[in-house]
Amino acid sequence: MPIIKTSREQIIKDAIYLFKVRGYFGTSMSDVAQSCGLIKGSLYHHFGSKEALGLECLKYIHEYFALTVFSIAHLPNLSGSEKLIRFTDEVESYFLESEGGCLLGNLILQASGDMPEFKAEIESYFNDWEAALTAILIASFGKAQATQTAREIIASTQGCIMMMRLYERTATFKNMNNKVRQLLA
Amino acid sequence: MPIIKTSREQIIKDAIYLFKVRGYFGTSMSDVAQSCGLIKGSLYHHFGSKEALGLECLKYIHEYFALTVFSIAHLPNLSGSEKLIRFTDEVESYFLESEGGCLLGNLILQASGDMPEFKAEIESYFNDWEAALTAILIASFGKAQATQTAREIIASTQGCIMMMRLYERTATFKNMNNKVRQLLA
Amino acid sequence: MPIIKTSREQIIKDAIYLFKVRGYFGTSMSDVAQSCGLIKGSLYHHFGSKEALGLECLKYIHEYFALTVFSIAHLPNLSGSEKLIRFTDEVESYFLESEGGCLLGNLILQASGDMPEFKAEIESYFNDWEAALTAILIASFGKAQATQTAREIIASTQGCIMMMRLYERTATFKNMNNKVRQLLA
Amino acid sequence: MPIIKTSREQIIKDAIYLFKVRGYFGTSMSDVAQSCGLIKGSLYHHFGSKEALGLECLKYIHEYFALTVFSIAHLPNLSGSEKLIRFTDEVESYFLESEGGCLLGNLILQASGDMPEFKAEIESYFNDWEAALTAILIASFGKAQATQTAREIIASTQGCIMMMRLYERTATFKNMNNKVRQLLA
DNA sequence: AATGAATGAGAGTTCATTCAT
DNA sequence: TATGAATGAACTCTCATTCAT
Repeated sequence: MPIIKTSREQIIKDAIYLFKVRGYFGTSMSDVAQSCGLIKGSLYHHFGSKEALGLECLKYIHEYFALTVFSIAHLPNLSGSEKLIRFTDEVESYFLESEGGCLLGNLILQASGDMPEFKAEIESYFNDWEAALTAILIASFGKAQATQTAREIIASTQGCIMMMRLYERTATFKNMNNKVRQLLA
Repeated sequence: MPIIKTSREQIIKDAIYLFKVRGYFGTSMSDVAQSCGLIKGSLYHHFGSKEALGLECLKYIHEYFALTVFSIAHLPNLSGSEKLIRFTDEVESYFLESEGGCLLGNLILQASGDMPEFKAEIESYFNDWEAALTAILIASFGKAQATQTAREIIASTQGCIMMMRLYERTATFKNMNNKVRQLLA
Repeated sequence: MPIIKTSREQIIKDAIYLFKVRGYFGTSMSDVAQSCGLIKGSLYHHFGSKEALGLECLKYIHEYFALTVFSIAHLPNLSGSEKLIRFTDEVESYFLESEGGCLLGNLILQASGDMPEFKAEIESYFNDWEAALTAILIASFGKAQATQTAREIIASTQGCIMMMRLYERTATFKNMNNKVRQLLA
Repeated sequence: MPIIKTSREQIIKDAIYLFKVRGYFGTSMSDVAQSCGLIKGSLYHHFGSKEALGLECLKYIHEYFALTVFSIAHLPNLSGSEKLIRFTDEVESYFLESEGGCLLGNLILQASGDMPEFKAEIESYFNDWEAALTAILIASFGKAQATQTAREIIASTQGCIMMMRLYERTATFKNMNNKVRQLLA
């Protein structure tokens, strides 16, 4: 990663914000450019296309979650319950603070139909999320049940995030997370 | 150039399909027109704008759910458990067969930001859904707990529907529904 | 002119109003239809096209002026000065009350370029206006001077009407008319 | 597909010509684009909307008149009569050469109703015209009479320009200008 | 006559993208 | 790299007009 990484990264961050809040199709390359003080054409020096930029955004978030959330599953010296609580804390605080919800979740509904690269990246993200949760739960539940529970947690999380965009309430999300935290208690 | 009368309802059904599968912004008025054998401009004889058409689609689905699903909450001669099972059966079979998931859920993420009429209709739909579930659950759980559980069920349902668009699997959705069915057993 | 003349005439009157106030191109056949309680397609039973309707409007106004204004030039038992005063009175009161100014004048600027039938009708109207004024003035001024003065009066009248659409003031128009009234005094 | 730089000013000049000759509503953005060798969408790089382009055209003409015509009122070392003659010469030669008449006058009738920005610019232009003429006349006529005469001159000028679009004759306009020239003789 | 559904062309506008400078 | 002019296709929407009922 070269020195201008800041610039690239800033574009990605700005684009993530816009894609989350206004939607992928509701955000033009002009909007992204304006938001980071460039003009439209200049974006194309950094990203070959809108789709490429979108993909970078997905990867950026994926990487962030891999480093700060999913990695908790493999932290040494922590009990399963401790891992599950920390994991859930991270997820909760991220999405309570994240304006616009979960970009990868959003894009399932907006773009995964026609854009196979997006779909693959999104699948990969959710696969990693599922694998991390499964790894935490497997000791207590066994492989099959752990996997099933992981998937339920992820689905409920995404559903809650979605509903938080409609209503202002956060209670359902927090309750759901509390139930998750107690799964290994 | 024959003149074929196209019914309002057929246009709405075609539009619903496209809005669900390709997204609201991914579907042009041309697409809708083509899908019902009209040309672009002719749609405007029936609906004043794309937004008006979209709103009619939301209302159409809302009404369908009100009649066939939410009304179960007030069916006479049924126990709470029976109502909950029938309710869940209806929800499950609808979304297992519905290509493209839940249009109202999808539109939370695509359009509710800038389009207040959409948001209001979507809120109204989810309020009705919540009220119906709460009515079924209230005798056993009390008002507060029934409401909270209803919201959890709805969020989980939406999350599962979302994940079904990414993966082909239906198991998580079915499991989740089974748990719901047993809530009053 | 058949019995349904009222209906035809009402359409023409409504269309005149709209063409004057909103302009010919700013008025759609829909607007005209709505304004007279018909639906768009029904207008075409009365007038074959928008251009035909426009032309009828021009002719209607032309006829009205011929009957009530230009005819003053040939009234018996009136002196030239009396004719000029009555003529000017009629012109003044018509345009002070006529919302939207002079349709025929307006259409010089809006449509005479591409629409030769309009142009011909407009020319005919102004020719008649000029002939009437010339007839009144000729005894005192001679043919050449009368014609020239008539043209000046018409041009000034149209200019004043135009400026009355921009400003609310009527004084310039009234002053100009007063000067005309005194030409034969 | 070569990329030719088109200057803003050239677009404005081309648009002015078309707006004058075919009318504002009779001229499409496509027409303007074609006339300056661009394609439709490219115009929007220079002007945000047709209305914005129209407004720039009005301002361009206003500025031209301010510099070359209205400024004559404040030229040093000229008598009032000399100023009035030069002023009238400029007006006359401009409108004798200007195909399509006076864009600002035309737009009073075409667009000032719904487009307040146009109306404001047009008013400002005619206010400046009136102020310039008044400044020339005030020494001989006094404020009130000078203003009134200025308004009469402007109205007559606009009326003559209008009638020149209908008939080919220029005599009425020239006669009228000669009378103006002699006002201070 | 009146209706209202349909047409097809064209309007203004937006947008992802390209490319000479 | 950054810029900004240009592209061309797509989009929403309007309109004069036609025609079966």
